[in-house]
Amino acid sequence: MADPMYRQIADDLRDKIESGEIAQGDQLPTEIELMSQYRASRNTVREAIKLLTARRLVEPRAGKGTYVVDEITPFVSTLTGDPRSGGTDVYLEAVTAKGRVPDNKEPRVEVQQATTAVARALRIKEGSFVVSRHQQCYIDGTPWSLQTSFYPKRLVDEGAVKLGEPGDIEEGAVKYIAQKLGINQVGYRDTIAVRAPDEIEATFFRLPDDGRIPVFEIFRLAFDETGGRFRLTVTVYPADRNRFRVIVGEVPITTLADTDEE
Amino acid sequence: MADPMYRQIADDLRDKIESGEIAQGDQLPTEIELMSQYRASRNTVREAIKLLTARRLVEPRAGKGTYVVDEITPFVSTLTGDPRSGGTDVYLEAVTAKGRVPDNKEPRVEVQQATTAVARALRIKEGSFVVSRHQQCYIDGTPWSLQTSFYPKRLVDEGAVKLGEPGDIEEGAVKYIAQKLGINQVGYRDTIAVRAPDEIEATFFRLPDDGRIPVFEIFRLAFDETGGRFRLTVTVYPADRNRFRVIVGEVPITTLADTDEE
DNA sequence: CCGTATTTGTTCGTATGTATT
DNA sequence: CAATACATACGAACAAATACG
Repeated sequence: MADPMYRQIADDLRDKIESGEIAQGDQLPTEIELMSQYRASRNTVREAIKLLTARRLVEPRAGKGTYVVDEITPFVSTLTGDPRSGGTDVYLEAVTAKGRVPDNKEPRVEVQQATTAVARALRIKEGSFVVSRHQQCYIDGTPWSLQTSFYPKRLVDEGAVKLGEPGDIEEGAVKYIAQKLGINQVGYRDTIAVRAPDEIEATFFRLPDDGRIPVFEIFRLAFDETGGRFRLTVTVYPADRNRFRVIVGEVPITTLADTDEE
Repeated sequence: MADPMYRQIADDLRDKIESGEIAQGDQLPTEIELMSQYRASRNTVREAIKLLTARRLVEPRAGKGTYVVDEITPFVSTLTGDPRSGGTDVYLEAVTAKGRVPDNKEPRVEVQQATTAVARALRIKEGSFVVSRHQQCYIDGTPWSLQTSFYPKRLVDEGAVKLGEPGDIEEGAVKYIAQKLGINQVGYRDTIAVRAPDEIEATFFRLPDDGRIPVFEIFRLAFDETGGRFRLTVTVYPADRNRFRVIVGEVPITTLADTDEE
């Protein structure tokens, strides 16, 4: 059995895009034009375009036309860094190195009851209190990541009061905790997942809210010398403009313009 | 301005799913039933279901009904390992540790001309020859990853003949190269990206071919003592059933049933 | 700023095909 | 084979966004 017509149309258009016959940024023929080109109804043509849209090959703009999407040069962040420093530092390094301008909003700080997941990660009882520090990060003015760090409230009670207060912690949260409480970060563990964005994320990153562009969700769990878990940071990045890098062993320093790989 | 009707219907159904009113694995009301429930036409109801399908909340099955998808317990692989051993070894460790049964097909070996991307990664001239070793990996009988390693053909010419021949390399390719050529791996660098699967990948992983389930693409570039690049491994995993882990510094060994995080 | 033409977005009705039970 | 449910396809109308004179 032959493929349905809308699929054949989509395949044909995909070929034309991938062969360069229709270049990046170009406008596709209008729906009316495609109707006569393929002798199909408008709805059928639109089904084909929906397939291409889902694959992120084209992007329809109401009132203007449907355009072939430009390839995005992704931003690369390195996950392996100094086991003793916090996540945000790593992010700043990586960003400034490329000559881009990072901009972090003031964190929103709340005391919450730990959800099942947060409690399990931090090895505390579900429903016990945690401090949540939520932050929006921009690069060159465009929204780049949403980050939420969870600390057991115990840390605040024991002297790290700044954790529970709004405002940046100049010296960095990890160093601050080390100074106040003598809790030293000796390592961390990241877990990388991909999922559809929720409504808030879609709005912030200006992603389509149909979930066709996924987000990276990176859980960073920090450990102290005793193996205790004193921080969980969850960071969300749009998957279309981000890549992550892991370096193990002796690897030469990456030079600029090192846009490797396929 | 109100949302369009199909979006309202989708939101309402999403609420019912996320609140548990319609449980995982349950069948949604049929399109006919939804038509009367929401006083909408069949096409409008179907638009709503398409949105939920794109978000991977439901899955329509022709002739049966539309079902709420079951949550998948993801498989977690660790990217940080011994800087001196090859990628496949890491994969095997991680898999067998969980009591699952890995199964690697015999590699398909070809000599190809390096594409722009492969050439740039391996620091060789575009169009020069590389050996490509492509392998399909299964876990418990289900397709799990597609892996392709690229080696400069030079390595074969200089004595590592097994690289260019079909069949597994018992001792592992990294150790084999070290023995034959004295090229020792001292580190590697992974780059993690996410994209829509191509047709071959969609077929192998049994993913829908509309690209709504993305794949992880992990580039592992291996370095020797002189900083030379002697291998590029590209591995593709379906993003709906995989997570990756990065460990930095001193982190306690993860116990079983350690399904952390949100 | 207004009006008009163009283009995509939403919604309906209808008919027929295909998969499952 | 028949009933049910989703898949494909067509035609039509109006709405909303955009561009342009």
